[in-house]
Formats: sequence, structure tokens, C-alpha cells
Amino acid sequence: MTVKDVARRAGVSITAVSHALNGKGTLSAATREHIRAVADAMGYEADALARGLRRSTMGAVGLLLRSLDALGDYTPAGVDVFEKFVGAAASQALARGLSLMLVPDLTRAPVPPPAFSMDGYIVTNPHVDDPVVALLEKRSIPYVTYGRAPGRPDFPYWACEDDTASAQQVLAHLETAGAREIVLVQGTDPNSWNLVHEDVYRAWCARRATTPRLYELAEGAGVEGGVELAARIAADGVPDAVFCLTGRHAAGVQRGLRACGVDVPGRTLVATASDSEHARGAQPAISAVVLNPVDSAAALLDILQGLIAGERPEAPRVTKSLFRVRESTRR
Amino acid sequence: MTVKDVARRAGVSITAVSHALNGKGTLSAATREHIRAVADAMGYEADALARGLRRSTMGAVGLLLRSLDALGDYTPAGVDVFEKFVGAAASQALARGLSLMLVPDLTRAPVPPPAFSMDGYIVTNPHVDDPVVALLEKRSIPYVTYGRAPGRPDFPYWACEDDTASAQQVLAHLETAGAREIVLVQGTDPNSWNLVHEDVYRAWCARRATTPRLYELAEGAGVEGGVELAARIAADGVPDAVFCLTGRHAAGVQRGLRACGVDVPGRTLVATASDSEHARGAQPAISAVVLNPVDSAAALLDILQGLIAGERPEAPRVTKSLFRVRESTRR
DNA sequence: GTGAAAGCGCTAACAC
DNA sequence: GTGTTAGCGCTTTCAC
Repeated sequence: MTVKDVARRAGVSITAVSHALNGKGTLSAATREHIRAVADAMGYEADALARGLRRSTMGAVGLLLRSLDALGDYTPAGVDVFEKFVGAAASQALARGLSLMLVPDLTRAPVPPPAFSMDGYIVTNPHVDDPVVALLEKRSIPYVTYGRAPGRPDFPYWACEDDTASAQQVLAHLETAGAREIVLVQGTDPNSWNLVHEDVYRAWCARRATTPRLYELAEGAGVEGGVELAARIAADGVPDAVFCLTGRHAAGVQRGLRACGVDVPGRTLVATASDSEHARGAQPAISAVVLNPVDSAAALLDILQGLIAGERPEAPRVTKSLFRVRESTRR
Repeated sequence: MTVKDVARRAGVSITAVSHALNGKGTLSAATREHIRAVADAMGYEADALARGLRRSTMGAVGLLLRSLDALGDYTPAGVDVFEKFVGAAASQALARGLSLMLVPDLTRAPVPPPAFSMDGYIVTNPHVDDPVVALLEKRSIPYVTYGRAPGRPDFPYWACEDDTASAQQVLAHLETAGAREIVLVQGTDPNSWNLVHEDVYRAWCARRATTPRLYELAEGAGVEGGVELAARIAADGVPDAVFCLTGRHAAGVQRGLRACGVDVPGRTLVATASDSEHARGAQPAISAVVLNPVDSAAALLDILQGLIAGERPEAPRVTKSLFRVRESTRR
């Protein structure tokens, strides 16, 4: 069913139909009403493809989950923030009359056909020199990032929790609880998340003239990776506290430490920068920063929508996360 | 950048470009190669909208989460199976060169423009007489359902875990553990999930000549709803076991029972038909059926892809779930 | 106030 | 082998 059919049934031209349905042009109120009634009765709905072809906007934005691209697994357990973020982004998009399309790594074949016809993109946790971002840039497709794009200090269109503040809060908390030597366990993706935390941590160490003890553990290593790492950490000297950027690593490290006979929280405290099921379910439950994907998604869609409309939206926007203290750091 | 630009640069007609890039028509290998090289060099990528307009397939399928539509919340906590299902469906779609678009309730305005241009749909847990399904039917858009469409026994294009088998398994387990009187706590959405479990439960009761004790609790009531319901259940007479269809309800009911002084698992067993964080994290951990959204998503995409291609795919397809026994039913 | 017609970028008959 | 051309369904300019 096309405009033509509606036009024929309503006894008008296709122009009239288009105008009536889009509230454009100069039609008499009567004609407009009549056409609308006929279209409704027929259950007519404009073809999004054809409309998009003309308007060159298709009413949908893409979502690129870079961390999951890197992980190679779109159904990971305990990556709370992304699972929540997808839902949040979807409902926020919906509320604005946009659809949300999950798009895989654009630099790997096969690229889904509609990928380059999206009105805009949300990119989560882009990497340093992220090729996907470069691709969007090159095609001048508007995009926003969840977490800053590292290496692009001038790119303003991002939203994120205040990672710097929460990292400082966690370190301060550990210090208050008596920790002097704190180990940082970070991931290997070169994204802003890892970089910011490392910066804050190094600054903290510098201020206290303690030697930084950083360990890198691939995001994909999960809980098991954390368990193994714990043995290494313990062998290098049991620290007063371990701050893990991911909840899975934290759960693993804690389990590993206890397996080595290190009491948590008795001897060593454990905290994580990203709450997840593993953190909550661990024994003892692990203190964690609860991120705020819902507010972040809302902010990102505000910005993106402005960008698509050709405006100069207010950006960046920082959202609030919450540090939740649990057993693992309570004395 | 369009076919025209590529054609001009390559010194050929636009037809040649189209054919070369789509592997159609009769072009000399040399021309084909040359055109491909030029297109690559220019970074040309066909416009999905225009292509879709001609081919009337756009390389994307829609995902309708009916349970979340009903819940009115696309970012619910502890609805594991959906969070996982979205990821699984996305990666399965991707593996087939399709994108996945999250689409909100099609019967509620505003409907996103591309909604009716999708090649097909996956509908999770449709309701009895689901208006969204009716809409797809009317527009003859191919669709598959995760969980049968109740009231449509002849509709074959669905995939699902074997709910009947797992329900029987849970009941048998509870019985073996000594339970004689078992209460069923189900949701209020009129979907196949609720209906199948009720059937199995009633049949079980009938075989043992015990009187069914069914309680309905809205899916949205969550843990708190379960806590309140527990008081009612206890007041009606403490049963030997409670079988809750959702993990949140189970967690709430268990907490509520213990608050009433009913020991779990000492006096009453608690189990759930849908594992979730709440079930795993409860004290004691709750025995649960672990659903299989990954295999189900794969099966659904197989079927849907066949349907889109105009074939008669093998369907329905039943996937395996797993009953995991935890503290709440161990004696 | 209304409608004819051009054209968005692409594909596929059908000439050449 | 290669190119011309007619649309796909829609919006929009511009005559009437």
C-alpha cells in the first residue's frame, strides 16, 4: 500500500496525501481531514525506506558496543553496565521516536547494510585511535561516545559518569579504612575508562610518595583471570588493598587472595570501579562503584539528537555514579 | 558518494558498477576488478535505504520484547533472560549479516519510522491475542516468537526452551525432597510461559489428587511483591514448597517466608523457573531453571532467515534448559 | 487550494 | 560486454 493507493481512494493527488500526512503545504482543512481519515482507515503507514531516501534521515540510531566488540562476546555474564545501557539507550531512543539498532564492529565484515544509513551513532568506550570512530568521522555521521574518546581531547560530544571523582572516592575510602599500599588492577582495552583510572591512581600514589603497583588483566579474562592474578599479587607482596576496575576481576582477585590465605577484609581490602553481579554475589560482597547507564544514555541521546538536528548541543555531560560500601572494605 | 561518482571515476556506466559490486550480470573479469578497486579506493558503500527500496529487504530484523513492553520498563533489574537474549539475538543476527533493531510496542505511538520496513521480527513471549502479532500478520511481515504464541497452536515459527519438561523436573525434584503440597506463584501476563507452567502444575496436582494452590503476582511487582505475597501464602497454610515462575518473585517469597518464621529449606522449599541474579544472590541461594537464550536466539534467527528467504524452515525448535539445584531445596 | 513532475540512489530489464 | 532507462515510494518545487 502506497501513497498512490491512498490518493486514489481519497480522490486526490499523491501530493495532497503527502502534505496532509506531514502537515505541510496549503491544503484546506477539509481535504486534510478527509485524507487523514482515508489513510487511517486503510491503515496506511509511509515506507520508512522511501521516506528516508528523500529526507536522508531514517529515524534510527546505531549503537556500537566497543568493549564487547573487543571482548568478542555479546552475551557476557556480569557486564552489568552494558546490559543495562542497551536497555536504557533503547527506551531513551524510543521516547524520542527513534529506534535503536545494535551494530557490530563496523570494521569487520560483513557490515550490515543499514549501518551507514543510520542518523547517528552511540559508541561506548571507544579505544585510542578507534578505527570505528575514524570511519564515522570520515563519513561525517554524527556520533556521541559513552566515555571520552581517548586521544581526542577536543571532541565534546560525550557523556559519562564522573570516573575521576569516583576513583578518588574509592581510594580515599580505602585509605580511611587503613590502606597504605593499594594495588590497581586494570583492563587492557585502551579506552578512557582504563586511562582515567590509571591517571587518578598514579596521582594518588605520587601524592603519597608510594610506588604504584599496577597489574593489567584482559577484560575477557574474567573471574578466573582474577583468581590467577591474585597469586601473583600475593607473591609480589600482599598489599593493604586491591582496587579492580571490573567487577569480575575483583571477584576473582578476592577469591584468589583468600585461597592464598589472605583474609578479606581482615588483611586486605578489595573494591571495584564497576559494580556487577559478581561483586554483589561475592563472599564477602565487594564494595563497588554503581555506574549510571540510565542517566548517561539519556544525556547521550539528548546530545545526539541535537547533533542530528544540526544544532550545537550542550556537551559533554557528566552523570553521577554512586560508591556502595560493602563487606569487602568494612572493618 | 553514489554509484554515479564511482561510475564516473571508473569510466563506466552505473549499471556496470551495480553489477560489479553485486556480482550480477555479465561483466568481464577485468572490468569487474577495476570497478571494485575504484569503489574500494573511494570507500564507497551502497546506500542501504536506496538499495532496500529496490530490493525491499533492508538487512535488519526487529526485536519486540513483549514482556518488557508489558512491564513498561526496558531497564529492569534481574530479568536475566531478556538481557541475555538481546545480546544473543544481536550476535546471532550479526553472524548472519543482519542488524538487530530494538523496537518498542508497535501499537503505541510514536512508532519508529523503520519499524514496518524491517525484513522480519522476533517477538518474545507474545500474549494471548497479542495486538502486535496481529499487526505483523496484517502487514504480512515475517516473524518468529520466543515462546509460543498462545491461542495460535498452528503457528509453527517459534523456538523456546522446553518449559514443560523443566517444570516437570522441578516439581519432581521438590517431590523427591519430600514436598507433598506445592504452591505455584505465576505472573499475570497471558503468555505461553505462564500458561504452560500452570498446565503442568495442574496436571501434577491432578495426578496426586492434591488441590492446586495458585497465586498470581504481576511480573512488575518484583521482589517486594513476593515478600508481601509470602505473608498471604503463610496465612493460607504453610506449604511444603513454593514454585515461583520468576526469580524476583522467588527471592521475595523466600525472604517473606523467613520473615514469617518459616525456615527455608527446613520447613518449606523454594524454587524458580527462571534463574536470575535475585535467585542466585538470595540467602539461601534459590534452585532455578537456567534458561538458554543463546541457543534459542540462534534457532529463532535460523527460522526467521528461512522465512525471509521465502523458504519453509524447520520449526518449531526446542532448546535445552538446565535445572540447577541450590541451597533452597537441599535437605 | 491543488496537482504534475522531478529526483533521492539504487537495481534490473532490455537494448545495443 | 556494456550502457540506457524505467521505476521502487516518497517529498517538494513550481505551475496552474
